[in-house]
Amino acid sequence: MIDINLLRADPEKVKNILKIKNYDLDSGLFAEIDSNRKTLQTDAEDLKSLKNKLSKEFGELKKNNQDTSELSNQLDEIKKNLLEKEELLNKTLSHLNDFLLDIPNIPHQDVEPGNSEEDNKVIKTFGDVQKNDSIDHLEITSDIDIESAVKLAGTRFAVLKDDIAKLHRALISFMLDVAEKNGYQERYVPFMANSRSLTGTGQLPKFEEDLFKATEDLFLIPTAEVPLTNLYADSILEQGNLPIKVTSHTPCFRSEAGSYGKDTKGLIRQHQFEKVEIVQVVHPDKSDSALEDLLSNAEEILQLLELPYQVVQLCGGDLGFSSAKTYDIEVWIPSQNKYREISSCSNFTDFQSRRSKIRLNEDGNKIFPHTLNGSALAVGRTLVAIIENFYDGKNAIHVPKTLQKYLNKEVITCK
RNA sequence: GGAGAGUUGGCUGAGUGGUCGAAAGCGCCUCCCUGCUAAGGAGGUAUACGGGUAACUGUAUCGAGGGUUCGAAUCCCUCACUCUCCGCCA
Repeated sequence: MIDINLLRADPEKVKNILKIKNYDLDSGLFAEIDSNRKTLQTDAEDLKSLKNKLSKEFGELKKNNQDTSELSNQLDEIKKNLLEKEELLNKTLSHLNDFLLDIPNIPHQDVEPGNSEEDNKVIKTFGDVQKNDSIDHLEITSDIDIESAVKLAGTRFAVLKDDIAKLHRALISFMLDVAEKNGYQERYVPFMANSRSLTGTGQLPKFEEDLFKATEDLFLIPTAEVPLTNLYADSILEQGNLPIKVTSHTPCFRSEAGSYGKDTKGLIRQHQFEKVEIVQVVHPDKSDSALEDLLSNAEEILQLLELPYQVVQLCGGDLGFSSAKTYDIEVWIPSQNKYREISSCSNFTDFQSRRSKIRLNEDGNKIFPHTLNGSALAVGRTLVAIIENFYDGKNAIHVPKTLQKYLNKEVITCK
């Protein structure tokens, strides 16, 4: 949620900034709704005020056994008017709210224009990539069993077996350990969330079709960002408690609506995948440096795993709805001969804290802290990267050194 | 799933139709007295939103939503959550 006062003060400026995100703000409509709201609200409150006053007088008259019929008529009239006003006001307020919930976050000043991922800027590369005709992870090992998963649930699921399942589990432990070493406190959280939480972090109301809905008002989480960030919803944090740094490993569920035909083969794009997420809540002055910190925390995992990657900064057009600034980390996938996203690290500034009502007590003033999060990392894609980057071309996958102690193995033999 | 009890400000806790945004106590803040502490005295102390340059002012909020009423923390309905017991279950 962007600051409504900013919109009131300088709508044209906001409109211009949001163009970089390809969002066309209807500033005229906003002015109209807001001015309607103002008139209706003052009118309604004046009527209520009058009603309260007259009701008191009514009580006095009753107490003294005096005639109340005149007042009674007057009050009837006021109530009728009030009912009409309130109905209009509620409509206007919900219209205004819908309007505000639809507006994306304002991009950070560092964000450059651009339309799509083609325009993202590579700001760093790490490691050497192998450019040969590698076979993909499904061909390397038969321990990724898609057929069984189709039987159980359908496409975009997988069953992992034996050493591959263990490698998958080892990665989760390893990632959590790195996060803990970097100061993140581990949390175990619900894998379902209500609409209140999902609205807070920005998935709802606009992106409901991307989610799996379980029952009325309960959705499977698309990322641990939702529970971790909403841990602090509706609360007032003390300065001494910042920065908050928390982490959690959760499965993530995504409907992948609209991605038919994309990445249909293998583990790259699944309805269910594991991820270790890191989240920070920081003072507004600190979020720029916190994003760099968070990014380096995610990068560290790839470095320890000796996986080649690049970091890109997203251009305005590719930036997510809630984000002010995002770095994607892309890992080298030999079979595709390109880098693929394995982590997304974002600064949401005060966008989520406004929606979730996360506040910070700064010397008695309640301000909105900044929230950030990043994947560290997406486990399924890390698994793919390891299988493909460390495949010896024959029948073995070399386990990266740091992982060996988690797996008690140096080599995984392909079946 | 069944039965019962409960949900009031930072906390404890009173309040069954108007004088209640809410007693009292604790905590916290300011001042006074004392001054080594401790004790004592006076006052203040919720949040959100709106209007106003401001002083100030209006509205809403006693778990949530609806209803009855001129008027609801208080009466009625629905729901959520917490606790106890029973059932079921990992």
